[in-house]
Amino acid sequence: MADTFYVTTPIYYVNDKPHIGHAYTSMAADTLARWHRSLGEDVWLLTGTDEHGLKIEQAARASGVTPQQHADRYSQRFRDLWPVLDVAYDDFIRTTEPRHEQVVAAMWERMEAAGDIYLGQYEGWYSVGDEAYFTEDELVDGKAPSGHEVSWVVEPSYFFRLSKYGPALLEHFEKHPEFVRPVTRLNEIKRFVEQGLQDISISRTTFSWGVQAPGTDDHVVYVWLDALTNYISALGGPAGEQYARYWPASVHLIGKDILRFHAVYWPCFLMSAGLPLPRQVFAHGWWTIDGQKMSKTLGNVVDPIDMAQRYGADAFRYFLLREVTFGSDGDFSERALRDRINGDLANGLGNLLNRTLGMLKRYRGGVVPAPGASGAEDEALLAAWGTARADLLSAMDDLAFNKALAAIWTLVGAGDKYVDSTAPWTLAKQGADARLDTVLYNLIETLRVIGVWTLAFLPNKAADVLDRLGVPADLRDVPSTAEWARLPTGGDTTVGDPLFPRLEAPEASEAPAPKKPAKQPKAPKQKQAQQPKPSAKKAEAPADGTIAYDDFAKLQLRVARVVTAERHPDADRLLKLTVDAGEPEHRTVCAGIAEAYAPDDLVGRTVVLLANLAPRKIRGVMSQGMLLAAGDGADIQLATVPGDLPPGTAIS
RNA sequence: GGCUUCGUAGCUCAACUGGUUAGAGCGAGCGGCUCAUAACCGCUAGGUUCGGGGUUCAAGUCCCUGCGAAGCCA
Repeated sequence: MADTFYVTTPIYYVNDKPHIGHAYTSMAADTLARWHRSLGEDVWLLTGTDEHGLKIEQAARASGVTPQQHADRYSQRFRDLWPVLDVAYDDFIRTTEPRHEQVVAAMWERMEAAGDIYLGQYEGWYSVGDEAYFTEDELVDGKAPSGHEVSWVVEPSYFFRLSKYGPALLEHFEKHPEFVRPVTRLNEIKRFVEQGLQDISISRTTFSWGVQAPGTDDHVVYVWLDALTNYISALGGPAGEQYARYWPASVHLIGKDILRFHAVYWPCFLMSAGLPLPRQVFAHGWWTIDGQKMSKTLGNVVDPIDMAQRYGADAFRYFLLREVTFGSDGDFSERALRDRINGDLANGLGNLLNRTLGMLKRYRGGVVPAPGASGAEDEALLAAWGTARADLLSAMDDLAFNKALAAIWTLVGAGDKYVDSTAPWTLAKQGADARLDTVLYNLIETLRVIGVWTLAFLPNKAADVLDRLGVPADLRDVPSTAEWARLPTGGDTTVGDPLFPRLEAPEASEAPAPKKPAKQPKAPKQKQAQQPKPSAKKAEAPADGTIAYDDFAKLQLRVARVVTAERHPDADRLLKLTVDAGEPEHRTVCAGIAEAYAPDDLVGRTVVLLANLAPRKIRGVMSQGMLLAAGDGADIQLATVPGDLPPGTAIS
């Protein structure tokens, strides 16, 4: 029987709007699930929504619907999100489902049977206006933070003997130091438990939207006891078949804000109920946005659907898992995202695929050739494969997604180096057919291995890679990459469009991304006027690609006259021109027209210059603008204007 | 206030239980190549490892202290 792997996300609170944090946890969980599935394990991925509690009751009342209607509506938002992000869960649990409520009641009864539940009194500062309790230090000038009056209220409540389980929990930490990850979180929790645990209230009578506590008629089960139980209720509870198969969970993935509930309350509840504890609770960090805390008031909340639509779910996921250590906090910015996409995905993986398939098509008609004898370059490539594989496997065991991806990308780098050192184009010219076959085969196999390894991270793009390579279904799992040269020869491949097109910086002004807003000495009277806010992206192009006139008006097109022209010293396809655009100084412009125009033919011509393009160094030559032209390669035609307009004339 | 982490090249981060010239990616500079998505490959960048003190044959890596940052304390 295959090993089982049961991974959970938290159940998300239905009042929340899905944001980057939810997406992060779930994408990580999905990646882990795909990885273990690829290893051949029997995997179960659970997610869901948390739908009980006073706040839900209040929110529903405020919008004039029943709590259930409210929960239905908002639960659906999460259910709709996951397919967009390729989160393929096996079950979606809702705390308002009967299958869940039954198990909550069963948990209560087990804990009660263990003698761990007793009736007591819950007391604290209660605000009628907020319908909530506050602790002494939460009070502001003796009032609730909202400003409402508070009074000392006592209500009957059932308590759980949490205090009884402190020693057992500490012992569990000793025996299973991997129970809480990362270690710094384990330390925090240990200290907390060592201080001594107090019994906790597990029922309320001040609201009714929840699971009724067994044996009572006006007590509702405390929301955390209710919510945490989802991890077993979704399996059918202690008597369920799925429970027998998957419990205890391999890992609960959570955000660090809910660590205590998962690392203290939940294991104690389980101990009381006589049930095994999950193997691990892994708390990941938070994302800041452009260096700032995410908050509604700042308006910098990152919408995962927006990111998936604009950059692709694969790239978004890649970034989140590659950028920071899982467990630490990280900073999200679109600039960093673009850098990752361009550097790792486009220039790295995408380009390696593109150049390999291009050569295979050109030299071998796209058919996978049979490899021959190995040389030194091949040994280096295979060594890189072996190292990457070992690093990858251990990183995934530790949930070190960033290390795992770094390991995979060392193989991408090794592939590029292999191309460089074997120079297939030279082999082709020399007619070294056997060697060329070997090189091309090894490249294809390298990409197959990379494709398989990245399936868990880039579900769509990696499948695309494997499809283009013509990899059969049985060579798409991780074990199939433990041995080199598994891919059969003779298969057809498809080149296709670039896997990840390069992204250009959307606005030149944003490109250098000044760290501190005010560093250039500016004229004081300008008062730092309109700092271009990255979030002010209202002028996004609509889906059909039409743009507003204002967008067009940003382009400064001018008539220009070619003054000098010469071949670019370092690029076969480029010409280096100087043009007169009606300005005091002539401008230098690089243009990719060397295959269509001889330098001498251009001097004196009238052309169209995009004058306000950000200057850019191209192969060592600073280009201050761009000439408009139609076509490409040898069939390119420069755009021009008839008549005798003077240089500098604006075109609009 | 107590406890726990952390402060390493311009940026983001590595360096297992203390041990050869402190590493990688990005950025920058120089060179190479032309199969490729202005891509790719190579070389270079010489950073008082936050400051100070100590232990040791040897410290980024342990101890003390100052400064700074983050997290936990129901």
